[in-house]
Amino acid sequence: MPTIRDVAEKAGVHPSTVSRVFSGKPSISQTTRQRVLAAADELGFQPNAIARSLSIQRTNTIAIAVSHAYQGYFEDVFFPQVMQGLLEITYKYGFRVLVAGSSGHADEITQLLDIVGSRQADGIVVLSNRFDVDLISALQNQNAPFVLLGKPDPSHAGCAWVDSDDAKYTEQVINYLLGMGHRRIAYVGGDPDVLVTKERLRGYSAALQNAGIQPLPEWVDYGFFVEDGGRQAVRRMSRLGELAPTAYYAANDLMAIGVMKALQEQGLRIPADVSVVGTNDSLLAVHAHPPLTSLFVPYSVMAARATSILIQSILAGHMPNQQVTIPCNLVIRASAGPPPVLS
Amino acid sequence: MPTIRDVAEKAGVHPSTVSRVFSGKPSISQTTRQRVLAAADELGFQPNAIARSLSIQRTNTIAIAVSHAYQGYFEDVFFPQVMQGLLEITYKYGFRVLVAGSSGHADEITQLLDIVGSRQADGIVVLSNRFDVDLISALQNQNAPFVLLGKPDPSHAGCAWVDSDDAKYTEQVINYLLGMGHRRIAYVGGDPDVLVTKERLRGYSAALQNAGIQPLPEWVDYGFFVEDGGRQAVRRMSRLGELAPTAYYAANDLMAIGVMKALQEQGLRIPADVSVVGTNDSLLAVHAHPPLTSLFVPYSVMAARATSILIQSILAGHMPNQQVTIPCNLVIRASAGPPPVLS
DNA sequence: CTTGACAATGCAACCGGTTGCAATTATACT
DNA sequence: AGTATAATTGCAACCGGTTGCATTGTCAAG
Repeated sequence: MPTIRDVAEKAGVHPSTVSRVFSGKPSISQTTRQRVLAAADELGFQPNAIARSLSIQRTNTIAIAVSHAYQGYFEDVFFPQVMQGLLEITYKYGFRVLVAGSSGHADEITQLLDIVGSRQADGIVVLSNRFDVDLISALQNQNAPFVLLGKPDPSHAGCAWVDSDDAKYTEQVINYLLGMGHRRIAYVGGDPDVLVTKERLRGYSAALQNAGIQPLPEWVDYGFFVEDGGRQAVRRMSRLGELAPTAYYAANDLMAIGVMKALQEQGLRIPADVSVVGTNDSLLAVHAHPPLTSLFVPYSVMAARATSILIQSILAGHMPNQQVTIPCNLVIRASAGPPPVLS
Repeated sequence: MPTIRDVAEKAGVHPSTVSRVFSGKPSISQTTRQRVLAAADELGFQPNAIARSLSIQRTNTIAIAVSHAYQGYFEDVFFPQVMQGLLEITYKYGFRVLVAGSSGHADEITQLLDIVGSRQADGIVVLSNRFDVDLISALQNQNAPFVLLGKPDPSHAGCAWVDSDDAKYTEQVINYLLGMGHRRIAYVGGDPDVLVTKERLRGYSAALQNAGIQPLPEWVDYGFFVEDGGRQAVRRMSRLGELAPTAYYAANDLMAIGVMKALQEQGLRIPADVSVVGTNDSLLAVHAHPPLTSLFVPYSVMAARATSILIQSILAGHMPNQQVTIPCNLVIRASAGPPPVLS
C-alpha cells in the first residue's frame, strides 16, 4: 500500500505537496499537479482515510445504534425506511453511516456513547423512542452532535429533534372516525413505555374529549406492535357487548391486521360492522382484506431531515439545535366506514 | 478531549504504559493499572479509536454498499434481514458495520472499492446479486477481504461466498407442485439480469424436465419483484386458454400476491382452480388471502454466516475462502393444492 | 537593475495511539 | 549475599496525512 511519501518521492516533490493535490487545495501549479497525479496513478495510490481522519479530526461518518436482538424491528417498516433516509442524505454529502449493533435498549446507549467518545463518528442520529434523560445529558457532556428521531423529554426541549406529531395525527384519525358517526372508538397502542404510544393516546383522548365523549378505560389497550396484540385487544373489548367499539385505531398495521382478523373470525364485516384504521401504510395495509386505511408516517423523510440537520451542523462546526415536526397523512382505503345504523 | 499523554502525566507514568493498560496488555502491575485507571477516570479519558486504527492498521469495521435510490429494496425483506445477520455477528466480535449509500449498481462498486482502498473498513460483504467480474478482480487486487452474498461467476469460483442454492430449492417447489398433479406450471422471475433469477429458472426447468414435461416458453415471465409484474404475468398467460398454467411459482411474495389478485379478479379460486407459491415467507405471505405457501430464504442466517467467515479471516490475517450453501425451507400454507380434476 | 508582492513549494510539528527493544526493578535460587 | 531470571516500565520511532510558517521563485512595477 503506497503512501503519500512514496508518491512524493516518485514525483520529486514534498509529501505536503501530494497532500495538497489530493485534498484539492489551491496554489498548486498545473504541472506539479499533473506530475503528482501521474505518480499516484502509477503506484495505485489512494489516500488513507483513517490517517486523514486522525489529522483533520473528522470522519465524515455518522452513527446509529440498532438493537439487533429484537426481531420485530427488522420486519417492520421503521428501520428500513430510516436507513433509506439516512443513506440518501449521507450519500449526498459524501458521508457514510456507521451502524452499531446492540443487545437491548440500555446497550444502545452504551454503544452510542462509545462511538462518540472514541470519535469513530462525527455525530449520531438517535433512533430510540424512549429518550432517557441520562443519554441526552451524556451526549451533551461529550459535546457530541446528535439529532433525535422523536421528541425528547420536556426537560431537554432544547436539543435537536425531528418528530412526526403523533398526537396531532392520531387525533385526526379519531376525528375522521367520529366524522363518520362512530362514538365508541378503541385505541390499540404499541408498547406503553414508548413515547409514541403515549403521544397517540394523548391525541386519541383529545379527539374524544372534544367530541364530548368520555372513553371507557376498556377501549384502550396495548398490543406491543405484534399481530397477536391486536387480536387480544379485540378479544378483551368484545366482552363489553353493547359497549364494544365500532371502530379501532391501531398504532401499526400489523396490530390492525390482528384486529381485523379477530373481528372477522367473530363474523363481523369490515367496514360494515366495524371499522379499522392502521398505521404506517405498509404493504400489509395495501394488501389486507379489505385494504386497510392507514396513517402514513414518513420515517424516511424524517430520517433524511434529521441527517441533513446533523451533517450541516457538523460541517458548520456547531451543535444541531433545530426542532422539526413532519406531517403524516391518512391514506384512505376500504377498512373504515360509517358505523351500522342500528347500533 | 484528554489524550493518553494527559493520563500518563497525571498518573506519573509513560504514555506507553497507559496504552498497555487500555489495550489489555499483560505485564502491567496491579498498582500501576489502578493508578492509570484512576487518572483516566478522573479526566474522563476514552481512547481515540481512529488513532488506534491508524496505528494497528485495523478498524474493527466491515462495510456494505446499498443502493439507496431503489425504493423496493427497503420494502422487501432482503435488506433488513441481511442487516440483522450482519449486526448480530459484528456485535459478537466487537465490530461495527459501515454502510455506504450508492446511486446504483455501478456506483456500489465504486463505493466498495473506495472503502477498502482508503482502508475505512477491514473487509466487506458484497450484497449485489450481479457479480461483475471486474469487481471481484478489483477486490482481489486490493487484497481486501470480502465475502459474497450469492454465488460468483464460475470464473471466480475460488472466492468466498455464501449462497442459498436457489436452483435446488426452486426445483423442490416445482416438484411439490408436480407431486400434487400440476402439469402446467409458470415461473414468474424477478429481474432477468440478476443471478438468482437465472438460478431459479434453472431449477424450474430441471424439475419439469425430470418429470418429462416440455414447458411452454410462455410459462416463463419476469415481474421485476413488483406486484404489478405478477399481475402482468397472469394477464399474459391467461391468453393461453387451455394451456394456461394451473400453478404459479413467483420469486418473491409481492409478485405472488400480484398473481393471486389477478387470478382472483378473473374469478378463479385459489387453490381450488389455480395454485400459487411465493418466495421469502414474508408477513405478506402470512396475511395473504388465502395464506400464501412460500419458500423461505434465510437471508439473516446467510448474512450472519458470511459475516462470521469474513471476520474470522480478518482476525486470522488471511483471505476468506470458504464457500457455503444454506438450505431454504418451503413453508406450506393454503395457496397451493391439487389442480382441478377436470383440467 | 532593484524591490515588492504574490504564487508555489518545502519544512517540521502535529493528530493520538502502538510496540520492539532497552533499561530498570523485583523475585528466585545457590 | 550474589547473581540469574523474570516482570515492569520507559524510550523513541512509527502509523499516514495535514497545515502554519518559512523559503524560494516569478513577474511587474519603480
